Amino acid sequence: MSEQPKRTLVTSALPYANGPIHIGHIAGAYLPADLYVRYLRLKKRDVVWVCGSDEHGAAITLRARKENTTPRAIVDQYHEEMQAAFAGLDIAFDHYDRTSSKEHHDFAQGFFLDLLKKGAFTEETRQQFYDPEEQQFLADRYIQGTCPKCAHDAAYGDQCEKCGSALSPEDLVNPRSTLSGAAPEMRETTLWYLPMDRHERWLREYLESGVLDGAGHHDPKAWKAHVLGQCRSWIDGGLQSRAMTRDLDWGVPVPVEGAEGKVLYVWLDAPLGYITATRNWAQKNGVDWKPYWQDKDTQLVHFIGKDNIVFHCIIFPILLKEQGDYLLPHNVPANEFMNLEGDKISTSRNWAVWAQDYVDDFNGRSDEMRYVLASIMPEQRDSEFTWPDFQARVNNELADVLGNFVNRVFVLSGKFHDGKAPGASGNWTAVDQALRDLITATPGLVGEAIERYRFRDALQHAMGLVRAGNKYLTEEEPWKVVKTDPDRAADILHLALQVTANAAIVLAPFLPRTAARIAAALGTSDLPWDAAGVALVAAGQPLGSLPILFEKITDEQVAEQQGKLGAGVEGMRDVEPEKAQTTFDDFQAMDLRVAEVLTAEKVKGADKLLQLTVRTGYDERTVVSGIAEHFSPEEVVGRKVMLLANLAPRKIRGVVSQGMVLMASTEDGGLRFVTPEEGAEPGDIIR
RNA sequence: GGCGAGGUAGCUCAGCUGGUUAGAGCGCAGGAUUCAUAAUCCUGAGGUCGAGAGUUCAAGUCUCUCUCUCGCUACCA
Repeated sequence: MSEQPKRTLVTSALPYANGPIHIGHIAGAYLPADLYVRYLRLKKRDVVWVCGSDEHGAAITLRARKENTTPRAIVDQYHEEMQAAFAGLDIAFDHYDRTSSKEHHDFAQGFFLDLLKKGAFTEETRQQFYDPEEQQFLADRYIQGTCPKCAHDAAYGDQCEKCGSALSPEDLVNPRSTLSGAAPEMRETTLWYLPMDRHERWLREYLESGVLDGAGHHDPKAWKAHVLGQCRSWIDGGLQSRAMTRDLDWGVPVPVEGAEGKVLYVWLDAPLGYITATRNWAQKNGVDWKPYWQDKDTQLVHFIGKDNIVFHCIIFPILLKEQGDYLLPHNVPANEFMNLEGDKISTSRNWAVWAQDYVDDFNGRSDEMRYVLASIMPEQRDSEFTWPDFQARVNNELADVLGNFVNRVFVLSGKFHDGKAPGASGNWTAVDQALRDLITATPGLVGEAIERYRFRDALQHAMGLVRAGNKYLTEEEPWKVVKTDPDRAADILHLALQVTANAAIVLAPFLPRTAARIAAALGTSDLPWDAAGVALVAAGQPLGSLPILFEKITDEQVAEQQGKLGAGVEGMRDVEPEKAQTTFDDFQAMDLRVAEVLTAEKVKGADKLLQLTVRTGYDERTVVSGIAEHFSPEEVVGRKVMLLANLAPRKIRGVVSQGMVLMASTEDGGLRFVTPEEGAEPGDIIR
């Protein structure tokens, strides 16, 4: 890639249309892209930024079923809501698309067929049970039937829990679907896999050296350490084949004869959405989309969160290279995660600041949130958002430093120069010249940082100009000088106005609304980045009125926002749907007992496992339990527990487990023992 | 358990290929000032750079061990 690409295509991770957007999303993949793109637009570069809703997948169908609605209704809802939230924070995509569109389906299918023709996939065909009522293939555990060995009538497709036999679904006598209860049919199914191990060699070269097809492609040093580290980790660990299709009914249908009920897996579906979105953008604007994805002089940049690195740096590049017509990413400046008030953001616990809530509660104050998120963006490591910090940054930096500076300049101009920009004598002092130099240098400093994806740095540089302006006014004291030397006072204010106008330019990506208001009041609206300089505000320019730019955030507002965190989750839990109906006989088949833990120790080589010895009242036995991350061995010794005693023995990490200790898994991902009331003794039967 | 990324002033974070007294913003203390949203400006106090060992004339910056956090991954009947 040359120093200056002819054009740039920017993408932001497609948000999953299964829930609203929160500030973690914004800070991760949308705000940085927005800053980058706004800057490039001001630089008058050729840039297109696309995004869209990721609308397919099992989570959406499951949710639809649970809420007794359709997948279409769910994605329609979130497609609208997410766009409103983005707009409220002035996240300004060139085009926001969706993967459920006809155009995307057509394109993704064509892409799949291209890959198929080129032999990019391996096919694996096998017999699998199919539920004719639910019209879908059934995973092994969704099939029950009679065990061929012990005649237990509720054996699962992978194992009989009574006699412990490992089974295949087709071994079952009288199989039935646990989804509908219907008798499943045997159908042949073909899955397409992407054998990624074939691609290790060139991938390594592409990632480590920035070399693709023997030619320099990008500068690997420009990539973030954690991005390259994670890719290296994957490649070193050996790349596995990944299924590129799924037996589902909500997605892009696999365009192959006999592949009914199959869709493209999200690994293939979602990233192709970037291309579809670009095509739709181009059509809307009457231009050719191809250069943006196919011309060697185009730079491709993916903005994502760290959970998406492998996806964008390994799998998608493999697909693109196999197909052959498309560019591979030149950088993937993934951000880390943003925590919230001491805890990680959690949708299910409502531990989040929802973008739409912020927009509703702080009407018209999107710049404040943009500023704070840009200040604490998790560029190199996880960062943390707190409301008191939000308050401090808005009050001490935006209001006191920026807002007050602009206000000082306007008030001084109004008082001493009749609301018009004073002209300059041209007799600059050393102090003046230093400030003029800073004005000249700042756009370059900010721009360079942005181009290196160092947005916090960039913001610091931009604010540095404003700080210098405050210092200049305080030290030059034009309100005093005006009494003795009006011409000198005019020079000072003239320069202060230039600072203000330049600040409006370099802050424009971060604070688009505020920058526009300042520029409008100075008569310097819509200037490109490169117009920045020491003579923006002409002598005699009437200065518009400018109200207070930033209101302070009150302690009450902070408390109110903090009070919202985690609220309202009771009674509306995001629970798993209830399982299919069972029978009393099935329940009777389980032997539940009170037991007491006698000893406990960690299983070596496993983080989550404890090896327990339990007393059942009639024997002592070993049970392996996946609770080590939640309980230390000392904590569990002596406890009375609920034991599934007649569970088939199974070897786990080399230890034979004879039974299962039952636990309640809590909403926050924790575990709790199900402890019998005082008086229950080991061996007591639970029924 | 394996792999990756981190652990730097009270807080949020920078510190590139090892090199003079370790930085920024905010907060804090003292001072200046009043054009301005009790705003601004100056000065200062704060850090054994997670712990320990090693390489080097010289180490947040390289090596090893340990520890904690986050992520991916295996085990979780």
